[in-house]
Amino acid sequence: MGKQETKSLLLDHGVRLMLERGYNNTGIHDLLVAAGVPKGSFYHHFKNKEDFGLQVMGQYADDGYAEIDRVLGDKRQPPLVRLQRLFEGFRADYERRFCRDGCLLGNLGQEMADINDTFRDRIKSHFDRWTARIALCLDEAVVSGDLSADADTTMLAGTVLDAYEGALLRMKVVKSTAPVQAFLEVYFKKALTR
Amino acid sequence: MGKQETKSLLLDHGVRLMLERGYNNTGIHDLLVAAGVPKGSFYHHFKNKEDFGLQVMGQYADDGYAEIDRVLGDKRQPPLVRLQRLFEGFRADYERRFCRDGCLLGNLGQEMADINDTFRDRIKSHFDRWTARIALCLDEAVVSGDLSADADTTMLAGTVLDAYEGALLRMKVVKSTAPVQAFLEVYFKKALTR
DNA sequence: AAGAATAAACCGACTGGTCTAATCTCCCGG
DNA sequence: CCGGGAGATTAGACCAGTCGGTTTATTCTT
Repeated sequence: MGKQETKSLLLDHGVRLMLERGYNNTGIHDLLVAAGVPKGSFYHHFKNKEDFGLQVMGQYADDGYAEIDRVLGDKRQPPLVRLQRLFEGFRADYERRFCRDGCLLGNLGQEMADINDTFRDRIKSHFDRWTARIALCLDEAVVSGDLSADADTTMLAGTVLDAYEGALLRMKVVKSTAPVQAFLEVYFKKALTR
Repeated sequence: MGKQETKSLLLDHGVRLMLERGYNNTGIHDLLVAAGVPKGSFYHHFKNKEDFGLQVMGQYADDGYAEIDRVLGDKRQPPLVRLQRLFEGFRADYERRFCRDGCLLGNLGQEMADINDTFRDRIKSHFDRWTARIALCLDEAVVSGDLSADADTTMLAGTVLDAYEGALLRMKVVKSTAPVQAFLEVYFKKALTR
């Protein structure tokens, strides 16, 4: 096993397991069995479970940001169309994965915000990065005239992400992406218009 | 201790603890210490932890429905005003409680939907009851002309609750009710208009 | 007297975390 | 071109604490 392979193997399985079961309900033993890695390696690469959880979250957040940036950066489309396609892409992903898991940041926010300030601060930062990127896209929509000039794009970007996260929650419960579809309807035909 | 006092004592503390820590992370021992009840009583009143969790959820959902019905049933106000006041009331509650906990149904939905079908089905039912009551209020708004006649009130009611749940998630993370405020802005000035 | 309710010791399974030893990797002087 | 040493990495037995749950005995209530 190469130098950093074991660590990224653990992180990848960590993302998967923590998406399925959350932080507290993901045992280190299960993770090690899934990744085929002995316990000594885990505590060599990570200080403790919390350190591991934070790094798992960091990797997920970075990947998410990259995807957001990729779709919203496609200047061939009008800004609001890009934004809509971003969420439509996510919806298609969840459809393929049988409406499981939801968003790791949302899940861990729900689970950890009240009981672990380190997690809370970190989740807040990641969400802030995501919303800031969305707000940038909404700013473009203001410039292009698709949104009115006095639109509070920062506030709007926050509610877009929040409404999406809420839709993901219901998606998990009803085992259908219809709630995400409904979110798209309401936002792109009503809330995000002049 | 009277006949049913112990049971409702356990349920009340159960709501509080499960709001704070979720289902899996709430130990029966902690619950018993908090309620000052010995373990024998617990397993006398409840079949097992899952049975207890489902009853805790049921009590929370019933209380929630009662509050929704109380506020939305106040016919002295226009329907959309009632709906807005409902969420403003919730926001004020959370403000008082330092933005902790969020909604038990949302929390347990996030935590349990993918790993326990009994919980999932039950949560779905409770959410359905809540949205149905909200949809009824939106129907009144259609009749009164505040919403257009072709509005899909069932779909809309779902997104209202989802967006609210998403706002609660962010509220926990940023420790401010600003996300709930933003949700109110977007919905009652934009999404829920003709 | 009888059933409801309380009381707590006890159980096996599992948790995150520690510890020591073995092994691997790679740079260094000869 | 080689051999050896040092640090990185792997390996897994082990530990104390906690988990949900069971059991048996006792005490209320009527």
